Formats: sequence, structure tokens, C-alpha cells
Amino acid sequence: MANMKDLAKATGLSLATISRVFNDSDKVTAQTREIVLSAAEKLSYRPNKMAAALRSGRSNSIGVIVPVIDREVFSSAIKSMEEVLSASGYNIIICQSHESYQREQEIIENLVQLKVAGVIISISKETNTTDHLAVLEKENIPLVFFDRSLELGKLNSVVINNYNGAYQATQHLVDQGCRQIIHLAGKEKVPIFRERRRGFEDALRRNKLALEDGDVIAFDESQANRVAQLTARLAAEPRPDGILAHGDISALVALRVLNEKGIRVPAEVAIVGFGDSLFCTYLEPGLSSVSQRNEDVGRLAASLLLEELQPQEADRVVAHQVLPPVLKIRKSSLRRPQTTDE
Amino acid sequence: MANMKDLAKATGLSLATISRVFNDSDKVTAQTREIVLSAAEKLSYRPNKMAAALRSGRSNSIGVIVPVIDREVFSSAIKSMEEVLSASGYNIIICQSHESYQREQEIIENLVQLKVAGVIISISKETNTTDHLAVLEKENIPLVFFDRSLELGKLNSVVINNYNGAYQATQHLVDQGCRQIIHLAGKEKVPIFRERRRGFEDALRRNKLALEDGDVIAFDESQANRVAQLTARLAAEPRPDGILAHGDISALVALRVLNEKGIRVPAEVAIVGFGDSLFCTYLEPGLSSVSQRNEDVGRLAASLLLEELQPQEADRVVAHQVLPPVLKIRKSSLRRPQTTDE
DNA sequence: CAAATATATGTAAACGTTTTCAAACAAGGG
DNA sequence: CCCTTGTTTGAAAACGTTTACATATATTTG
Repeated sequence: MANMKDLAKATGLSLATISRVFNDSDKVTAQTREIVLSAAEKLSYRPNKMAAALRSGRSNSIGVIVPVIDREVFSSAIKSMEEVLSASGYNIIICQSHESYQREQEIIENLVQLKVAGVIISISKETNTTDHLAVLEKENIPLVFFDRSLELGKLNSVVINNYNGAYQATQHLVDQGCRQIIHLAGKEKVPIFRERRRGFEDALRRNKLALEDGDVIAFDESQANRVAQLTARLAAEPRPDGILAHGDISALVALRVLNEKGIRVPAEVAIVGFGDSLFCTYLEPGLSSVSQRNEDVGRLAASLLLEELQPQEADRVVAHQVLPPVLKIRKSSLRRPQTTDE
Repeated sequence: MANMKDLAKATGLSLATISRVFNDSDKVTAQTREIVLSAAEKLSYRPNKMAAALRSGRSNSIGVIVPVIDREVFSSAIKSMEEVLSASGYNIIICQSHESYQREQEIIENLVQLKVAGVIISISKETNTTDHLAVLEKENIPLVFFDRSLELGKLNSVVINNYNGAYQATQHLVDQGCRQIIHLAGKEKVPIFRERRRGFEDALRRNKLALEDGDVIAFDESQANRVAQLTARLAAEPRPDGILAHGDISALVALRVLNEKGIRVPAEVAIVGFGDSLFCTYLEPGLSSVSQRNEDVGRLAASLLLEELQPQEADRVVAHQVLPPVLKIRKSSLRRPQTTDE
């Protein structure tokens, strides 16, 4: 509707002065500012951010790319990103890669064309190269990884220490008296799941506990198969007395099997999940779980990007933040008196 | 970097022709198109969408406003919106109102300044007027409500029939032999929770079942209070044999109480939740729940908006879609043989 | 074959800002 | 009272497209 030109005409001032008023430039008298603002009010003027973005070369949009949005780890992280970024005047454009490298590539291309100010990404399972991200560097668009990253040194990223999370959880099970702990593993292809497995195995080793074949139950696309494998292992000797699941849903599946077999939790088998999903605390028994600190990760990734967006004062150092996860202990793994989180 | 002017210079063609090539205008020879495209390749040209948007007056961004993103109902709906909209070349800008009317207002203002093509919104709990949305109509920006809407006639919206969902679930409990059903209600202020309660009460009435004071357990901010109330009611006569919760988390809380009291589910008390959260199917016993069809709602809302974005052929009729929810029956409410969903 | 029509390209003005540079004006110092 | 300095304002170009209109070329038609 009304634009700056109209305001200039209405106030008798020049375009430049009008612009200065809306950019909080201090080079303008309180009086003229008053005049302009009241004229703006009268004409119900609304700045056109597209025009501003075009002229100044940078939009205040930030692209956020996740495999899929409806998973707690992503939606929680995005939640806090939105909070941090919108507080600084940025808005976020959400894109889903659906775990496809090609789609990820298309999204990047699109975001570049949109002239986003920055990008935050959790890469797809297929992605194992940064080729498609090179264009961002060329266009000088800062990039931050979160949750899932690539193991290359020169990238900004915020992740949790999956190895340590699994290690902590396993140690906790040992501390609770478990001696025969098994691991429900995640997809071998996904680095964070490999890390968790490694943490599990190292913890056993440090505690001088045996790790037999079959103690790590490999991920299988078919849930039925996983259930069958788990059932078999539960019946075999030596009987498991602890389970570390690679995720909370995985833990739920296990709980279900245990329930059906009439195996008591945590008395006979203690169990710990990974992810600290919302429902963990509402289960009976409450499910112990390793918190991935999704909101912290999101907040940090956003803050990191904001820093990157500041006019580069010095040559910035690449930040590679690795957060220690927090083990949330609940009834499902509590066999000895200890303080819980609730 | 390179822009259309550069391409024009490189190919000896005019700016207009270059533009036509990238807009798939048919008014251009296959040959010149070839020339332009190869030049674009060589100069690694990338269209600047901001500039295009400014000139043509339309951005291809769509604002999506939700109270908060990390709740299944919203993230699932957004998931399918993103799929539908990105397939049509739109990108979506996510905003969280945090259940604040004022924040909602600010967001709308911001989206208008960004010149979004359309808006999809699930209103905050505080919102009971459309005052802040008037600007959208004035600026000719189409609007679609989803999940939560306002009860005014002239608005596009996609919602589920909460009344019917609760009714179905209650009827199901009756069919399973429950005669003393209680309801864990949601916040009285929120319309969809009132609807659910109404559906519950009507279903009892139609089945000529008594509804005593105390059979509807009012929502209380404090979970401890809710647990206490529920515990009390469970101990009182006539003993409840069925529970309809206003949400799945609410049902989880109830399950926990039942478990602690040693009351068997579904044998002694059958229970149905609302929302069909991801975890319902993994619980033991599986939690029956009313599916809100989040993805359907999201998909439909997006489609509705897309229609609205078409150049208005005729005067369009306001669409007010009310989807019937789907009751997912699992073990928690199954006392008689019946087919389940898994 | 000239006139009429269709098709392909070119010219130039927008879109609504930001921003550089210059101009005007006031105040302070000698 | 002139010169310098500092502050506020103005003029105009730019950002990279789209698009109405005009023009040039090719095709059809009687």
C-alpha cells in the first residue's frame, strides 16, 4: 500500500530521511522522527522487507534443514532455534530432506537462491560428503551443523557426545548391579548409533564384563525380526539383567517384550533408553534415558550461527561443540536406592 | 555473483529474453534457450528470488504459526504441510506464538512485512478474536486455520470433529462393557477440550448411563492434584470401569496410577486416550486412542491454501473442513474380541 | 506478392528499499 | 566575523528481477 515515497511526499522530507527513521539511525532529530512516525501511522505504512533485503543484499531468513520435522529430537531443537533467532529478528525457513541426499542438495540450492542469511542443518542418513554445501561457502553463507554432523574438522557444529552417553548409561547399569548387559543397536550406517555402540562396548570392557556375540542385537528394519532376536536372547544363557537401547522407542519395544514374558523391570532386567522422550517420565515404571539435550543443542546451534552472522571482527575460529549428555535416572533402571530426577 | 545482466552481456541477448528463459516462457526458441542455459552454466548463474519476488509482488513463502512446534499434533501437521507446499515451490516460515495473543499479533505483522503469499495458523489458547488477522485480509493474504480455529463462519479451516472423537471413544468403551466411565478433562478454556467433554457426556446420555459429579475430573495445572483427584475417584463407589482421557499424556498418567494401585488394564478398567501419539502403539498394553489425523489435517490445510493462492477464477466459497477422527483400538480398551489395528 | 497475422526479441520502466556522496546548516574557536 | 567541525537532510544511483509495450522477423493468407 503506502510506501516510503508516499511518506516522503506526505511529510515533505526526502526518501533518505524516511529510511533513516525506520532503521533507527541516530542521525535524525527526535522531531522529524516524530513527524515521520505519525505520518506512517496515518497512512498505515508497513515496511517492505523484501525490498530492504534486496537492496541490502541479505535477507533475515535462516534455513533450517532436518531429515523430517516430526521427530522429537528435531522439533525440540527447532523450537529453541526459533526462539533464539526470532529474538534477533530472524525468521526460519523449515525444510525436510526426508533422509535424501539429492533432496538436501535441492534444498540448499533453493535456500541460496532465496539469499538466506545462514543455514542450520542436521544431515540426512545418506549424506557423507559436503559437496552440496560448497556453494554456501562460495556465497559466504555461514553454516552450522547440529545433531548429526560430518567428521570433518572445519565445520561449525553442535552435537552431543553419543559415545559418552552410552558409556554413562552402561556404567549406571553396572553400578546398579547388572552383570549381563545387552545392547539394542541402531542402524549401523548412522554414525551416532555406531558411537553409542562403541560407548556401550567400551564401558563393558572397562568394567571387565564379558561381551559375547549376540549381546549386541543389530538393527533390523523389520520390528518383528528385532522382537524375535530379543526374545531369543532373553531366553538364552547367560540371562541378561540389563538392556541399553539405542533409542526410547527401541526401549519401549523391549519393555513390551519383557512385559509379555513376565520379566519384572527393573528387578530382573534393568533398562535404559536414549533420547529422553517426553513419554519416558509418564511410563510406569518411568524409563531411564539419556537426554540428548535437544533444546540446548538447538539453542547453541542458533547462537553459533548468530555469532557467525556478526560482521567478522577477527578471523573466527571454527567451533565444534560437543555437549555431554545427561542421564535421567528413573525407575526402569533403579535397583538400588539413589536420587531420581522427580 | 553473476546476474541476468551478465548473461545478457555474455550472450548478446536482452535482459527480457534471459528472464523469459528462466520463467519457462514458451515465447523463446529452443536454440536461444540453449544458449542462455549454457551461459548460465558457465557463469554459474543463480536466480535471485528476492529480486523476483520484489518485482512481481509475490514471494513464495508461506507463514505457518503454531503455539509451539515440539508437540506431535503440530510437528506432524507441519510435516505434511511442508511436503505439499514445497512440492508447489513454496517454502514455509515457522513461527511460534507460545500461546500468547500478543506474540501472535507481532508474528502476523512480521509476516505481512515479509509479504508472505499466505498464512496457516493454529491459534493460541489466548486468542478469541480475529482482530489481529484483519490486516491479512486487507493485504489480500489468504489464511487457513487448522487444529484450533475460531467459531466464526467466514474462515477457511481444517479441524477434526473433537465431539465426535470423544463420542466414538466413549461408545467404544460402552460397547466393551464399561458402565461407569469417567473423563479426565482438559483445560476448560480451550474449545477443543470442551468439545471432547461434550462428546463424552452426550455418549453417556445416549446410552442412558449415569453421569455423577466427580465423573468428570477437571483439569488442574498441577499434575499432583490431578493424580490425587483421580486416585480418590478410583477408590470411590461406584467403581469406574472405563476412562476417557482428553489426551494421551493424560492417559499415561492414569495408566501409571492404575498400575500403582494394581488395577488391571483393561480387565478392570479400560482406557482410551486422545491424539494417537507415536508411543501408543509401543506401550504394553497398547493404548487405544483417538487419532487426530494430524498429517491429514496438515495436508488438507496446505491444499486449501494452495487453492486460495490460485488466481481467483470464480468467487471462491469458504471451506470449513471437519474431519471425522479415527479411533485406534488397542489392548488398553479391549475386553471383547475385536479386530485391532495391528 | 502485399498485407495481415503470429512469433521472437528488445527497450525501458518499474518494484521499494538502502546507501554513497554532497549539500545545508548550526555551533564553536580563534 | 571567518574558518573549521559536526550534525542533519537531500539527490540519485543501485539491488536483480519482471513486464508492458514496441519492434523486428517469420509465417500465413487472399
